[in-house]
Amino acid sequence: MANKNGDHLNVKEEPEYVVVAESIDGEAIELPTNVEDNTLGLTTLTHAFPGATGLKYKNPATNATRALLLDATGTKFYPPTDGWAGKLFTVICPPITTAASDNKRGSSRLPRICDQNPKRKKMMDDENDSESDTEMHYGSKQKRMDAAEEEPRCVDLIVLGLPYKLTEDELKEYFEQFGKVVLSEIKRGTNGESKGFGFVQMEKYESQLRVLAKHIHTIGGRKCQVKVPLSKKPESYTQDLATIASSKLFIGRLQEKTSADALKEFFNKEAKKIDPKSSIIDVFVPKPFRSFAFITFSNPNVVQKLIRKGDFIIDGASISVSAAAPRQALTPGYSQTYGGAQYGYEKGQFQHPPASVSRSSHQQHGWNDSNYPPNYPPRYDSPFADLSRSAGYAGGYPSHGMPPGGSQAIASSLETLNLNNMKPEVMDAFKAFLSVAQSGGSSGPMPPYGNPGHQGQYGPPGNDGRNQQRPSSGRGWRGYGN
DNA sequence: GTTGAGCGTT
Repeated sequence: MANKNGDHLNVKEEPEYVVVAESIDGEAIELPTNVEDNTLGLTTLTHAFPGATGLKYKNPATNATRALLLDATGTKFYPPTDGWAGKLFTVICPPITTAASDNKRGSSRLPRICDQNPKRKKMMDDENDSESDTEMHYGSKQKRMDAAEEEPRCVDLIVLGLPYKLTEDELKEYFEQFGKVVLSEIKRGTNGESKGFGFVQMEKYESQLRVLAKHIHTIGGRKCQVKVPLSKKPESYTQDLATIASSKLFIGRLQEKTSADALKEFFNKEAKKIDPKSSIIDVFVPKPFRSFAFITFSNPNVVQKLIRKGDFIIDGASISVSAAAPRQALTPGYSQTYGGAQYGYEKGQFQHPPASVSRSSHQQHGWNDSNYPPNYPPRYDSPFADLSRSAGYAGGYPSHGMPPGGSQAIASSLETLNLNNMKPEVMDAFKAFLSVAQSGGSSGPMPPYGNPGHQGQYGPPGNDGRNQQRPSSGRGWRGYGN
């Protein structure tokens, strides 16, 4: 399958076309399949339907809606067993904002925030050539009001470790699997050569969350890091991290027979009971099975409420739910730069509120003001409990949460554990427990159905088989790459 | 001409 430059692939006919619409009564668009394997590329889909994460169609036999399976890399859809033809597919989008649900036309996507960047503006104009300016302004000014406060801004995200040959279009194409991209830029020297890093900005905040929730991105065959740049105010970073962290639910006492799909379905319902417009961003079930899982929700308040509800019965057994630990404990760049007093972190927003606050009065607060939902102390039925006792991490966290110095303490205890030749599965559990937002092998946008598995393997380079490069041999990340 | 931790001629 290696099509380098000249493709001496076998003779190919025309691609098949898949009829896709945003909804059953929406405008249908024909999307070409990949001729080599008759799959439909996710990027092909997201080009036409930004933000789409899945495809579904009505199965006449059962009269139910059936979803399509993504391949293991999460980049393309397999055709239904009886083929693409004769079906109308509709897109699956994560129902985050209310604004997304009431657009009649395919893409009344609202331009986010202020765009002083000419590059970005140009890009958006290019993308939205079917939309008039008036429409865009109308949309953004009028009906945005209420949703505006719910949807935080997106920031430019720095992408480190890009292949030098990667183009901005390719960069953009990669990130489109997470949602619409409004900025794609590669930094170059005066000679025009890439410096190996660049910036992207997602249009929707949830897309940004998805991007940031994935710890390692394989772009053009290289493992890249995506972060909020240091040049941004620390708050923006902490907010993202805190959002992700407190949006993540730790599931304990999980049964092996409970599938990730079942988990997702179950908690999706629970989440909607609390907040109808919330959704699940990611489900992480370690493989091999280790009795726990993580679920990332779109709304941290949902997580708080779920924790308060206590345990749940699923598949006939009680599972435990609790807050997961913040991620920055395991993010080296983070703890080094922001971990200490350098940025006055103590008085920053990530500091946990006093016990009184954390116990009573955060229900009245929206998530977006400076009042963060508290991170509850870890529960000791989690994998962390075993380690905190058996491996010499003294004492666990203070009752009010993780102290600023906690990162280093944990990091160093992690080092110790490494040196002590800890049992790998325990080690994994420890890492998993700590690294909340680190989805590990989580493959980008949550495949609606059929989790491609989280082995920490990062699939073959490139989405479409382009950009075939060496899979970046000996380059690992400090700490916990895989 | 090479390279591989980092932080942006908006």
